[in-house]
Amino acid sequence: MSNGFELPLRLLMAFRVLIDALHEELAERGHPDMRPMHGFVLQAVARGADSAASLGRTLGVSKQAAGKTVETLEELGYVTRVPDPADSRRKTVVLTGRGVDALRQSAEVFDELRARWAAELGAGRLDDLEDTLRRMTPDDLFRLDVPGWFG
Amino acid sequence: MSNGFELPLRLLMAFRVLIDALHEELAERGHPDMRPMHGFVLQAVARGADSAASLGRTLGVSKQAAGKTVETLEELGYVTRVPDPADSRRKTVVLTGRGVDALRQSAEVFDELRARWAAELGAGRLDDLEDTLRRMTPDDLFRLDVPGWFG
DNA sequence: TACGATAGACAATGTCGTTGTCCATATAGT
DNA sequence: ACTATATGGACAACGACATTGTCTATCGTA
Repeated sequence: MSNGFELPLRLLMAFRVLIDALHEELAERGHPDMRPMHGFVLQAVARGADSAASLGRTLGVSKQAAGKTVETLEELGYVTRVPDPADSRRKTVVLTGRGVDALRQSAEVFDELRARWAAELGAGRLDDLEDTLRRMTPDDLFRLDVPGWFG
Repeated sequence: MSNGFELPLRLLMAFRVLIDALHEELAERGHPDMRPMHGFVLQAVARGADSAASLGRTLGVSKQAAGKTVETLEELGYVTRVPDPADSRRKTVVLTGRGVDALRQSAEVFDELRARWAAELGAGRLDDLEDTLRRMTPDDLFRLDVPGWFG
């Protein structure tokens, strides 16, 4: 078979392995309704995209779509919207305690998963993997415009 | 920042880098309307999922959804449906010349991209990357149930 | 003060997935 | 051979989630 096919598929599968493991763990830690996309959105909020409009820009979707996503996350208890006293048009999106917990747990699980890979591969090989990937990908790690990209 | 976050994001970004480059190239080679998902479907067809129902099983979606996807691909000229003489319920999905060409071009571009990575990284590092990914992912490379997984 | 840009809500629409139903046809059990 | 069950595909209704367009309120600035 052609060799070139394998690399992208393996990259995607490795990503899936990690994300599936993450959400399996998160479900057992009190976040069974977290979806892969929610993590991206919470990350974006935590990193300063604190309104529907700026969230839309960060995620690469329309502000309407971002607004609905926020609504969903609000119903799940991960964020709230509070009026901005400095700008009465805006409603600032704020992580709830549950939202902060979800992010903290995600970070913990990712660290554990990384440790598992280190144990499996050896720390050197894992570092090599990350170095190699760093060399072949843009520096800006948080391009979160993933939703909808695959289509 | 937590290190664990980086690995999955880099894996996804590396995948995106390759897929974006692929489709940029495909667009210039006569396949501007190919979408990332189409490649997966054509692959599945080429690998024996030659009916709407079996395609649905391979892709992890309902047979109705698979049927609609086939319809789209048919409109784009990548596949046709011919009645199965051995089973008059079935309509066999067949790659058209254009579909075969899309797959062949994809393979070529992937090979070129891999060669580019080899030139950038050195062949040894690229082999290491693939070896490492192989160790951390399931053997069954063609789990094509990607559509809808992210949600 | 007036004007252009921005935030967010609302509505209509499109795409793509789902489930449910239906019919024709294969296949297996008696 | 006959009947029961399973399968393939079409059609319809629906839901999730994105889009664009429009509207109002508000902000920042010339």
